[in-house]
Amino acid sequence: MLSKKTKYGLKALTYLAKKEDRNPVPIGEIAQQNNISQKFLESILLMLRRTGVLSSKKGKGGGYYLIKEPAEILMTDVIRVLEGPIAMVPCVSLNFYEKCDDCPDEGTCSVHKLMLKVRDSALEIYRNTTLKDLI
Amino acid sequence: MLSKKTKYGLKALTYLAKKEDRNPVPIGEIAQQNNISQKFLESILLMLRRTGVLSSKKGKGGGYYLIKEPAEILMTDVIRVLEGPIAMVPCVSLNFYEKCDDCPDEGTCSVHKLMLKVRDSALEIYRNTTLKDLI
DNA sequence: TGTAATTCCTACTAATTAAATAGGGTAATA
DNA sequence: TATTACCCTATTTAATTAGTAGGAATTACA
Repeated sequence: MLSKKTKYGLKALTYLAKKEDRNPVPIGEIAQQNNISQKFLESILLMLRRTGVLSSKKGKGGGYYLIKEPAEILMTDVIRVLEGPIAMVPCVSLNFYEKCDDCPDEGTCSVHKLMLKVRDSALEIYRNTTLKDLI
Repeated sequence: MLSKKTKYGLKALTYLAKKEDRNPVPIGEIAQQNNISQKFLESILLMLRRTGVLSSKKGKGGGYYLIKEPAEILMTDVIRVLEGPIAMVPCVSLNFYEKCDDCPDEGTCSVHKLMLKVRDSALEIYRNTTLKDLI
């Protein structure tokens, strides 16, 4: 299941991308327009800022705004920071690899084999989808 | 993340498929050979039996055995019964559809759009992978 | 007919995670 | 001076996952 964190994050990004200008948008507005708990959204936007797709401006008239063109914001980056690994098992993860402790040999493991395929197909999508494609 | 239930289920099926004969194999053997808690595996095999890929025989000399050729056991069926929906959000699920309560319009929802693609690609894999392919 | 081996079934528990909620304060800016 | 982002901690609630416990029912075989 996709976490609400990721879901809300994507919605917020899309909301910003749809705006014509790139002026700061206060969290309150984004939250209200997308039915998201404001406090929860706060922490999500903070994560997105740290990955470099968003920036923020403090004080009156402040808020969050995109610092990249929507066409340059890849889903791989967004998903990885909000949802975590794209792979469904750590033993096929590119960025979060971990060996299974119950599995003697990855080479002959059926789960490994299947999940590798699934990861590749998901990766193919995320790599070739930008925020612009979702508007 | 893939649940252990699915992981263990796949391993058990593979273990059975690898055997030359189709004689009943006791849970204990499957559990031991694959580092799975026997009691836990018990409930997993029961689910797989209900979907029609396995059958069982009680009593001494009993156990579980495949009743379909590995080449005819589709991952779609296995995954759906063990893991649940293939889609990452209910609003793009074929078999477990549910409307999002926070989302006014699926047609314009970015999350919907993205997750539809991801579901399709996963489905493509699961539909074209049989147990035989994993051996 | 008895016994050991096995599946079958129900219920319980423990640990973890998700999704908030609450509340405080600091810093920047129009 | 009011507004707003930023940052931190703690708590709660609900759900899910993974596993445990115990026993009933069935069967092969001596």
